[in-house]
Amino acid sequence: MREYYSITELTREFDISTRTLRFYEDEGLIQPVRRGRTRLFRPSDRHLVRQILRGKRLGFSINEIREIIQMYREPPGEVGQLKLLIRRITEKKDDLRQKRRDLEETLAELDQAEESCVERLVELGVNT
Amino acid sequence: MREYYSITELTREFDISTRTLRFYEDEGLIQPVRRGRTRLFRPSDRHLVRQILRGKRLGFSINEIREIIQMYREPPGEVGQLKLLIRRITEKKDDLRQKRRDLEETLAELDQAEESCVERLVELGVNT
DNA sequence: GCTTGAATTGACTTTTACGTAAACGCCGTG
DNA sequence: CACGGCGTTTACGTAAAAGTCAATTCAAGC
Repeated sequence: MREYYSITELTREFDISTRTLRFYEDEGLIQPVRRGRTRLFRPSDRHLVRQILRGKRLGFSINEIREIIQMYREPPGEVGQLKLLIRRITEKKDDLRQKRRDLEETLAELDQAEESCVERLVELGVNT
Repeated sequence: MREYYSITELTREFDISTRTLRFYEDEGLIQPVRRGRTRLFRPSDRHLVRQILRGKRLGFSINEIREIIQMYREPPGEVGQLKLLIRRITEKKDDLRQKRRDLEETLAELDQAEESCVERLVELGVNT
């Protein structure tokens, strides 16, 4: 496991810009350490970036991603906070399950559309 | 099956604003018919709205949603166009499958986070 | 010591997806 | 007929998520 990654290494690995990484830092999503002024990204930062991009692909906003990331952190010590966190996690899970339903439905409709196309091709006598 | 829905009926049903529906019309996603100047939404428009909102929940942009919607239409008559459409559909499906992987991973991590919370509660001697 | 290339910061710009406000049309009711 | 309610258009505004540009800084290599 590498100790540090440079900002350009991560931009290449994830195909994002330096501006994006700095933006995520400004937003408090990642906190790379500094050597002088240059940012050093640890494996944990790298993993966070991975999670952020995953969240983005799923259509979550930066704020929602921030919330999700906080859920992965060490659970709090106080009972009330713990219960609150569990409620939040449950909500996010429900959210994701809704997305999963949406996804399956969309996939099914696309399958149908594809099949119509193939049928149409067969009608036209095209060797598939 | 109702013949027409008014704009406010749809805003209530889908919990969106009239502005949003007009915006979708401006963007060419729906084409409600008119009686005078008032819009009349047919069941097909209503179904499109449903698909649009599903797409939004999955994080697709308006442009992407427009593309997807066009895929549901009658397949074109020309072979080249048909093959192109099939390629596009395949791409979207790949896209959705990526989202599904993202979704499952995020769900798994949330499950883990939840479990940590529950464990912590047990440590604190809380009766779950 | 000078150049070169990678990083940094800060300011300004852009795109998307609507929100909001103004100003008006149409129609049924008391 | 005045009104309230629903609908319309036009125009401007805005928040989020970066992109872009300019001015600097810094370290490395020759």
